Amino acid sequence: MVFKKRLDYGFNAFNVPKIPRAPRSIRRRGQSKRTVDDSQICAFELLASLAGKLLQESESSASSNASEGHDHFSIGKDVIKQEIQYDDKPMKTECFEQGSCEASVVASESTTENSDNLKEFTHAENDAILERTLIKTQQISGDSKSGICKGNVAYGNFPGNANVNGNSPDIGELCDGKSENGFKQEKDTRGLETGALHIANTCPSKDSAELSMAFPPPINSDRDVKLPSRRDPVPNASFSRHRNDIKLGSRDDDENFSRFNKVSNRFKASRPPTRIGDRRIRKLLTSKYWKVAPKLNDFENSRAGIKPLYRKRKTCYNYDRCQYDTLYKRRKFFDRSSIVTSDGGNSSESVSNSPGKVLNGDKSSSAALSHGGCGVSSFLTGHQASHPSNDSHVKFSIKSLRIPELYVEVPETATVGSLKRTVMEAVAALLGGGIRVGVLLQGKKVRDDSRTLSQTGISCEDNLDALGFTLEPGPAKAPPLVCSEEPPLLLSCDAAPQNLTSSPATPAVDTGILDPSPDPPSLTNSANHVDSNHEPVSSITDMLTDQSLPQSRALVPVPAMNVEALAVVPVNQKSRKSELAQRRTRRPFSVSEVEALVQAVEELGTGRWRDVKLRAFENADHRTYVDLKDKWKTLVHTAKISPQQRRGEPVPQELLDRVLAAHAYWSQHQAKQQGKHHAGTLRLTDTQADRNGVGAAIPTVIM
DNA sequence: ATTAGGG
DNA sequence: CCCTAAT
Repeated sequence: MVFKKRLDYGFNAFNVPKIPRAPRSIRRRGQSKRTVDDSQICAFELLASLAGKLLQESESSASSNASEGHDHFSIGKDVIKQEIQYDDKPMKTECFEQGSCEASVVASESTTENSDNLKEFTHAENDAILERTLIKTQQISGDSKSGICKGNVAYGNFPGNANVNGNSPDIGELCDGKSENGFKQEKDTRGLETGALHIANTCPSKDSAELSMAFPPPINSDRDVKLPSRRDPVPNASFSRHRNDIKLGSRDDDENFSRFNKVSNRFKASRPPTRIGDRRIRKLLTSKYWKVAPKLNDFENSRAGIKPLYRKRKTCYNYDRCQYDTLYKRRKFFDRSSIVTSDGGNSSESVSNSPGKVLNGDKSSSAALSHGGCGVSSFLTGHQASHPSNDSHVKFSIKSLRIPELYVEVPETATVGSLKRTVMEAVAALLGGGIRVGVLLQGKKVRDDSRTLSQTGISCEDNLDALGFTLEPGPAKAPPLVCSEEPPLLLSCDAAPQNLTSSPATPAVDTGILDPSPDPPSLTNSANHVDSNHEPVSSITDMLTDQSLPQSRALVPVPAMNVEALAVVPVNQKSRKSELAQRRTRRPFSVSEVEALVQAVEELGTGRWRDVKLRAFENADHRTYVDLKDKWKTLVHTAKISPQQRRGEPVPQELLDRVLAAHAYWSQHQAKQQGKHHAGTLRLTDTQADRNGVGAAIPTVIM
């Protein structure tokens, strides 16, 4: 469901016209940007869900080759069911933000994309589709992707699939059964006669069957041709409500072709640097041209965690799951066995208040997947609940899990459609081997499954940020861990560790940089302390490999295939080291720094951060003018709120008063009196001062 | 490279 | 703090 909707957006992305930006002052956060983001996310998530589906299917096949038949059928059912249920309840709640979800869903369903990518995604439930997809990819890619194919074919177990029971998929049957059931049910539920019917006819059953049959062996070349043909059926027109779908429909293969080239170029360009300029790459990937890539990127990076405090505290949006907040662009690099990257490592993204229902244990994971629950890997949703005094259960949400990075390379001549499939394959390959969930605490892998959370040290004290989950290749298991008991994670956790920053919250990251010393008094001299920023890019070589590797055929598929033309490879190997780009370590401003900042701003005014930086933080290499600006921003905010609401190292009220005064002053004098403030410029008047009770803050500017 | 804002 | 857009 959810993802269907997203899907729309995702594809839509291609269409989204770039909207000229209005002047900053005017522009609202929503518009263009948001659109794009959403789309990216959506697509991404879609992929994820697909993968999940695939996985399920795979699992079944893998587990028992002997069995035949109905499994898929059943699977399909289950999936659908879940979906439905999902719809009934939470859905509404969650989605209202974007308009009716239902509408969107319907739309997606009814719409047939020429290449049926859309359909594929839309009905991720249809495992058959997945197969089809894979196959197609092969064909398209031209290069014998048989390797890939196989890889994909390999099924594995996915942790959370309660619904799925191992069975071998009879492909043909599978398809039919699925499509029928799936669609029908949906139809009933939502009353999409049209859409459903249409789809049913148009799609999967036949093709999928064929495809699936072909599966093992290379593939039938005709498929490609087929793709285009599908376009006709697109009934878009009829459904006015589907805003995105239509666009989607038209998009795909050909239209994008040209674009694709562009994209690919870019992509390629970025590639070499991949290991190096994380940032750069990110940018490239994010570029408008490359819609798909970004998603991928997001996926990989699904910044598992750490958007920590800030986010946590921010209220969660109800639609949260459906939203972009999911979209953390962070470049994370993983190894086949996921690595614990420093800071980002943690994924317990945040505790959200989201209305969401709380899914428990394995159930949740499976559910999430089947729903396509928004997330890359799987998002377990829940929310921090009040801590029952006794048991101290904690409900928290995992917005994302870290997963191995996937590397994708596609020839420029490939079509977007093939690209999509390629990505799909990559994901499938990853999941196909079966994945496990790893638990990270403070960046370290927790292996002892028998220990309790408290024993392990997972508690409030540790701060949620220290808790993370990863997806790792290997025998699936462990998902349940998610909701086990745990001391209540209090919101307070957020605030708590100021000092902890330096502490091992994120080991990897912190490594090199401890600069606990709150601060040297003299800002100017700060050089002394802060020093080395070298982010501990320490080789986080595989910490993971250890366990599951043996069996994990997780990556198996990859190695098999030719990396050349169309290859999706879970990146790992050498390059990782440099790739670990992480968020800068957090370095709370010390009082002295704040003071210096205030002082500088009083003199220079806001809007001249460069100068401020030079004046007061020249030696503090880790403080960029942006940081200063941000700090000022927060200071102003802090000064406005009640002391009780403030967190972290308390800033002397006196300073805050000055902040307010200066802020007010410079706000008025918007006229940028450049350098010099006329004599005594900064005469902060009483106004604010008294308000704060403190004696008039009289920050006169000294010049 | 800076600035300004939103996330 | 990060990310982006606009300068």
